Amino acid sequence: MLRAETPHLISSFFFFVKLQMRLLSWRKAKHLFRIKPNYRICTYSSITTFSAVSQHKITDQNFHITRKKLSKLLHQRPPKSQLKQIHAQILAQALSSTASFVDSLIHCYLHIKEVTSARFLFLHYPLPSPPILIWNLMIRAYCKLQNSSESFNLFRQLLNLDQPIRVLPDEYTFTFIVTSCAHQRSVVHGKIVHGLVVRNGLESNLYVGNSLINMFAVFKITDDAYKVFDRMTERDVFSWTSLICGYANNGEMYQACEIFYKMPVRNDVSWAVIISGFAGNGKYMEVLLYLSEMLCSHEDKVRPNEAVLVCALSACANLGALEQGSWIHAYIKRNEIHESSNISTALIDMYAKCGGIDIARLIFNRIPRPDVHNFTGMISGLSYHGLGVHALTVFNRMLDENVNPNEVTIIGVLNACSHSGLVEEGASIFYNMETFWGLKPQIEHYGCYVDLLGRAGYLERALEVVKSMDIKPDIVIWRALLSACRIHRNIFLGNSIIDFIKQLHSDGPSGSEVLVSNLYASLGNWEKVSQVRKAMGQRKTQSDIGCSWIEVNGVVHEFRVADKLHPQILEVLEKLNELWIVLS
DNA sequence: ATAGGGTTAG
Repeated sequence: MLRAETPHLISSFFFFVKLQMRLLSWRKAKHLFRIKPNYRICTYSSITTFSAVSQHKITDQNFHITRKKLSKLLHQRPPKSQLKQIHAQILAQALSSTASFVDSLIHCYLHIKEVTSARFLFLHYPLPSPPILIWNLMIRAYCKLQNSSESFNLFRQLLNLDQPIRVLPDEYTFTFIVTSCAHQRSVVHGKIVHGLVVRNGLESNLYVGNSLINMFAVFKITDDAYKVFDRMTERDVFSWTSLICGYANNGEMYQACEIFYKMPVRNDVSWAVIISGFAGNGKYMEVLLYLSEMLCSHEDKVRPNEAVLVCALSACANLGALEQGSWIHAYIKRNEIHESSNISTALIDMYAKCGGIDIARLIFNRIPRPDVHNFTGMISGLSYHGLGVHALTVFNRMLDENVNPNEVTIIGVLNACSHSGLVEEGASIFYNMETFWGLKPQIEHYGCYVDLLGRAGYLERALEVVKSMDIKPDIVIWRALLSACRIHRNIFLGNSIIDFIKQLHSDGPSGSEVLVSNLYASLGNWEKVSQVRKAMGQRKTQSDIGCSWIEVNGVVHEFRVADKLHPQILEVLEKLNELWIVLS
């Protein structure tokens, strides 16, 4: 190790390296750097030092910085380039065996999210075991990565430390590890950790308790979440909100509301949780109801945040509530709320689903650099409106701008092709999605592709695709195939598909009977229709009756299959006939 | 010589 007492020697050495660099090759300079006698630092550190010195031109004048100055600099959480220089200084002054400097370095590396560098320092910690604080910092870093189970490994290592260097986990450790269980959705780990928490008497700790409630909320184990909540001596807005989230995730909206009104203080996240709970459970009217209650609430001084607005817009999209949707849009503009990517995507989706495709395009065109979600929203919106060519144009623009499509984008594009008869375009996208964008076709993509082929009349080709699938076909696929047979009046293929379905599912997937009966009906085979319908009635597998609705001038109009209840049904049917004549 | 680290929605 270099000695700290010999700074002049080090600085002249570094100067020499720099000179070598200028005169000779980088490799030679590096070599020189490594073979310097007394300099016994591992390769990694020497390269770090070397690159710090060569890239950031630490001059001879400021080369030696006092310990005090170094620790002060580290305290300020410096940016990457500066941190590398400080790290170089610490190595050069042989301070890397001083625990407090390593601690600060780990802190700083984690601050700039360089987990590997922090992990390296952690592995070569100067003491037999780092203190619990440093363990906690590392565990938290992996916990934040969400997709890594490395925090479990660290926690296991911590528990396995032998007696003389034993470090005990504290409330911070458990907070992070419980959160990791929630992120990893590992119920098994969660239950074990919960046991450890109880054994360490930390269940009633505010932070540990809150993370436990959150974990059980993610697992949808509302009983356990409530038990933890009930046993806590101190509760805050997180405890209440996480509990509500558990009930909402589990579809228990009644209990969620009860707790919501009981909680002493509600913040914007509490409102977001209850509102997104309604949205997730398909209760769109309640979403709008709670939004208006939130806006009127004088008790809680809260404004709807991005999550609330996105949920409300999605509710409007699902209800076809154009008026309420535009009101929310106006609210966003009036309050100068930042039109984030999520908000603009939600607006595009809402306007597209409520029939305002032109406004959707206007919003899309105003986005300076649209991201995947913006593009996907626009493409799907155009596809519902049968504007397949426009959707493909937007898709091509997306590719030109080097924005990579995701699975949902491809579904939108395939639907667009399907509704516009663009068979070859759709086929080439479907067959290349894995090679071009690394997206493995999912059952939804097969559904779209089969629908595309079927609608265009390539019935045999569609059936071949279904037979070649490595995923088990679902009801959506069969529906696409059967409705294609119906459109193209192909009774022969329809029958063979029905046979095929019967082979795969002994009782037939629920809902497929409706399609079978529709197929027979369209071919005038009423005897078969009544047979199928009778079988359906006997097995009581009658599926929910299809229902659609749209809002016109603030009134919601609802329609069901074979509707006779709507007050203007005669006018509606007349218009429908008119359209049929125009189309055929 | 000592401090330093924390949980919620989409």
